[in-house]
Amino acid sequence: MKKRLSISDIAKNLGISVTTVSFILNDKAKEKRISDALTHRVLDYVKKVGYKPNQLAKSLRTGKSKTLGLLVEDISNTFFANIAKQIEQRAYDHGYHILYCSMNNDVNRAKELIQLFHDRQIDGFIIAPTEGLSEVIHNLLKNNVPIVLFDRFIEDLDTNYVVSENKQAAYMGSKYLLDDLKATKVGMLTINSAQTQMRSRLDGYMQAMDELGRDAVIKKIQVDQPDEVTIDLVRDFIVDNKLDAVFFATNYIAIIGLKAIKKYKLSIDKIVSFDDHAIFSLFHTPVTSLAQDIKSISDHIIQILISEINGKSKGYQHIVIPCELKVRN
Amino acid sequence: MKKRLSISDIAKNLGISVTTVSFILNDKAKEKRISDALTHRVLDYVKKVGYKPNQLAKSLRTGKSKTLGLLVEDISNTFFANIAKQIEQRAYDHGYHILYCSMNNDVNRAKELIQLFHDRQIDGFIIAPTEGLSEVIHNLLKNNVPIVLFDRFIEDLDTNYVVSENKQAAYMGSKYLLDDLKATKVGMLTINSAQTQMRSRLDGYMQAMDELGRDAVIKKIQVDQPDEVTIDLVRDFIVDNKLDAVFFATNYIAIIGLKAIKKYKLSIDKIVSFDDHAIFSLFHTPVTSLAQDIKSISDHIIQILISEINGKSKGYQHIVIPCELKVRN
DNA sequence: ATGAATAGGTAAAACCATTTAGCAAACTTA
DNA sequence: TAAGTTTGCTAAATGGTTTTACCTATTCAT
Repeated sequence: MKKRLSISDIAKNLGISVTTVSFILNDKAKEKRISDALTHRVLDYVKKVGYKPNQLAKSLRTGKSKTLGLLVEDISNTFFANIAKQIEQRAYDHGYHILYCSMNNDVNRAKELIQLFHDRQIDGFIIAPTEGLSEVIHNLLKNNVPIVLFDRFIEDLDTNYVVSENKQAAYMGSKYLLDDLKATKVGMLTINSAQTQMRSRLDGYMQAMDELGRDAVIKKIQVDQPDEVTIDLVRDFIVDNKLDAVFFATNYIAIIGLKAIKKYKLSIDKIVSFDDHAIFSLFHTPVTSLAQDIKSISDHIIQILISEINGKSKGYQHIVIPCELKVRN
Repeated sequence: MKKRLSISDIAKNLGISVTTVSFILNDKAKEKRISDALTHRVLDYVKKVGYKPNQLAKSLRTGKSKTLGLLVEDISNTFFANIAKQIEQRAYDHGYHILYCSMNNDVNRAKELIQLFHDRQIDGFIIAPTEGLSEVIHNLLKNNVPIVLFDRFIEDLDTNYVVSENKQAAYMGSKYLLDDLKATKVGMLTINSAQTQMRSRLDGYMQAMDELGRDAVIKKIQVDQPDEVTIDLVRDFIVDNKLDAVFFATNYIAIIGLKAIKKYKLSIDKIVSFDDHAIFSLFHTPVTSLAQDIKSISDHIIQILISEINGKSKGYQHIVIPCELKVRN
């Protein structure tokens, strides 16, 4: 129940000034010509009594909160959860904490949260941007707030981003179905979204189909409808088009797709999905995946953000990370 | 690039004192006898210029950061990720933010993080405690820091916790295998951990076996070994003991177990697992699960924590939430 | 008419750190 | 020895709030 020590308690107890203690604790003893003897005396005492500076006061004075905001659509999605884990780890190594939140496809909530985070003097933002966030992100940029977008970017917004090599990966996955598995009719299942990563994946699929002169067969599903409805739509899509192969554009869709395949005992056995998932090696017909390099993505995000916070950035960076085709049989 | 407005800017621009503005903004206008006219003038102006109080300064002054710390073993685990999502949502509804981190089975890191969070004036902790954290949590309690443990608790630590009805659920799952599926030999696969939830699940299984006079067959696997090793151990366990049913104590183990079943084409088809997972309905022999009530767990956690922060708690609460048996065929 | 009560506000301290500007003593240099 | 430099340290301002204590002018009761 004893009150926390403040820097002035330390100073008082040692009979010196607060300034001196502050200098010493911030590694400015040499620079500010504090004697070695006093430096050690302070350091020893601080360690002995276990004094820790009040981060709030520090942040208030310096304007740096040593906290980053992570905004994703849904933290319970395995991709985002894994990103979150890596990011948190790396941020911590740099002395930063992560405030996170799920936007849950709610633009207003997202805007409010960004404002809220900004009010909290967050040092930088890591955002998987949803449609409709363009304006509020633009505002942040105008205020010189460090930002890194990931997973997708926003076309008319000039800023840092780290994304996967979506088009190339989708092309690779499609070619795998066509060339290696000799698929005759490959359907693409994606979501009804204009986000860049989705468009790129579509582009990669299209390119592969075009090269071989195959017809593209595409279904865009809506994320807000009940799974049961989507499951039936997927069955119709596969059956009506006589598909012998499918390409799922995200693991979220893939899981629904697999449910349809299982429920209606569809005999399709050439399957590729974006994003890896534990299910893919356990399903009765294994699913080949295009795994995003989560470690590398997280590394780049943090590195870019920290260097921008420290004013060491050299213009906006656009990082594109290759995916790995994980072939399963 | 314009500097943020502060409360004193507002006061100056309106020709009144900072105190008055503060009172009005904190809903104390009536109590402090500020005239309605002035109150509205201030409120209108504040809205017009979009002034937002600096949360750091506020926190520094009040000692409340409106931030909660969430400490889990691994945020990329679906159970924890789902809890995190719910918690974050509910915390937000009460005006709180979540600082989270994964402890990754590293006691020292965990201790350091708790200290770090405490230094940041976190208002309360939500912890899925690992072994070895007893002491540091005890210290927090001594300092009157509000804490809610979840998923498991620590025996010798008197504090709030919210856990699932593990023993009863495990009993129910075991009975389902024995009575409904007529299993003759049911093995229990769990992890090498003394955590309370694991012990309770074991107890529930044991009770069911005891009641029918069956022999308990238990294997504890180590979480730190490579999956391949564990997979082979699981096969040996199932084959050597001629099991026709298994009970997986967590979804983490279940996934490894399913990999073993698939890899070695084991013909076991009576399977129950704690925790639900998308895989369970998609595996070739569906897995019945004991789903934890994540919404209810999160609700209770936040409600207890907030009421303790507000000094409205009536002694430590021990909440035990029932699980749902999700039968699959 | 007088003292008390109330209405409507404000000045200044406090929260806890960082940082700028500067002071006194000791030491150099010419 | 006078002037300049270095050493070693500190007072006070600053960041943006909340909160305590108090002040003045008006209203009310007697």
